[in-house]
Amino acid sequence: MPTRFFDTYTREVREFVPLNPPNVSIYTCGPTVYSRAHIGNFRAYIFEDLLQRHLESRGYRVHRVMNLTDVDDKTIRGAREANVSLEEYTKPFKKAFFEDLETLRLKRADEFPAATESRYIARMIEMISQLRARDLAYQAEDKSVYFRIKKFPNYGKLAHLNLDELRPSGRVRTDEYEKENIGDFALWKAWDKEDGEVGWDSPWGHGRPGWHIECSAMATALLGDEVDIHCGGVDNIFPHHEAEIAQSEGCTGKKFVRYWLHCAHLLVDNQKMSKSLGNFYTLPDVTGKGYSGRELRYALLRVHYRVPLNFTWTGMEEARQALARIDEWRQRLAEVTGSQRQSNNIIQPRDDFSRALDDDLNISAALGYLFEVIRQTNRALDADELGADSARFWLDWWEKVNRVLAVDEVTSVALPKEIELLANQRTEARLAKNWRASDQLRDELSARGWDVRDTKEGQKITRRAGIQP
RNA sequence: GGCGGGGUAGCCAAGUGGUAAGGUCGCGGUCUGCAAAACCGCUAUUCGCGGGUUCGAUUCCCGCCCCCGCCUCCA
Repeated sequence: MPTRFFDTYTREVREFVPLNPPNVSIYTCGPTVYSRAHIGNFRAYIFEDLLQRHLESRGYRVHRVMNLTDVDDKTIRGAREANVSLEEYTKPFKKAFFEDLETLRLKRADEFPAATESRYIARMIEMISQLRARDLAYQAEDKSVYFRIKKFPNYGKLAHLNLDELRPSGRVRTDEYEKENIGDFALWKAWDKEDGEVGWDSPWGHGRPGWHIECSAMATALLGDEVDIHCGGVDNIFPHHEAEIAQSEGCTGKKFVRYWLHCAHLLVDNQKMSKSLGNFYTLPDVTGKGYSGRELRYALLRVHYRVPLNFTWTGMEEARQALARIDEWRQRLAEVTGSQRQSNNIIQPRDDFSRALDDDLNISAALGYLFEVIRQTNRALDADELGADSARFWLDWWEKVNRVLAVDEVTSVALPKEIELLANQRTEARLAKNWRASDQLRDELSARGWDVRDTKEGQKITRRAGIQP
């Protein structure tokens, strides 16, 4: 079965055929660095990470770009209020963003272009000039330059909006009287005293780029006129991605994006998680409650990207338990690889994991197969029917699966001195069949955050998830 | 109002025109000195509601209800 994705533009699941296989270009809208990204933002990035990893597992060579929006109304306002330069203001948020990426095990994009980099400002100016030359843009009385949507017949096609029927939502800025059409969007915003030091010279005067043009400029500059996949949250469909199409195709005359993939929102109490509603959590909010990055990663990863996902602490707990199950299974397999045990119960592997992901990233079905494998192999392990060769096979299989999921627990923590002491005491108590002392020591270890399990090979001690060292 | 997404067990969630994957929780069992982990069994006669098509519908068609999002800041 070929890889297939749901394309927002055509509203159908389509076979994925990149322009230049095996190369795949992906452009993903990144964060606006005016505050710390919330976990709803990261749901989108985790989805994009899964997309990239799956494509790579299928042999594609992915070139991915994620932009950083470091100049817009909010960053300018933030800098002004903090009384620092724009650059100083956005720097810590950029840093935090990269830290969060690492915590969530997100593969870094190949490039993270920032809107304020001079080469991209130059590219934006170049594109706006082209659009003006083609009459697709005009400078209004307020000196700002706007895109003339009436001249671009496909405008509205991605969102399936009939522009004549747009209902004013109250968010339309009523002070933009100068525009020819209410739907025309800014390509270049004329300098305003609120902008302070922020601004660049352009053929239309001092000012700054509009939000949409930066993505068109960076995408085409780094990936060419045609991009295989463009991703983002559903809230970016309109107007942002619609505008990107208009700008890019207005300049190049070529189909800008072959596949549009959009991620549904992360909800809190069944409402969209957003900064403006104030109902959001950042990654530190989650890790502060004792959850690890991989637990959050799993919690956000396990639901199909086009389905709204309600974030709950119960969900985090479910993720933790599921991961513990995987960890335990992996550990058991690893132990058997060193044994002389023979296999007499061959479990036939199937390609169901990757095939599920081929089907528009059907992660639930993929995980369903993973847990089926876990149950079957555990059963064989219980029956002493799974040998070293088979264990190695399934560990290899898991490695491939984990290259896509990236949820493996890698660190094994050394026992602290006092824990080791208690553990040794317990071993002795058990040899003496002093169950009372043994149980007391187990309780003691548990109270300190260490779980004890007795096995044929002796007691095993692991740090309980969620306990900070 | 327009355009989308969703409604499947306590919770999360796949899925197919042929009789409901998986995770989590709970209960019972095997194992264990007791636990834990693992495994086994149980937990949706039923897939928002009402019609229709069909031998058969959760799946297709029609109508309706509810939730969420977008409609020019937004992942």
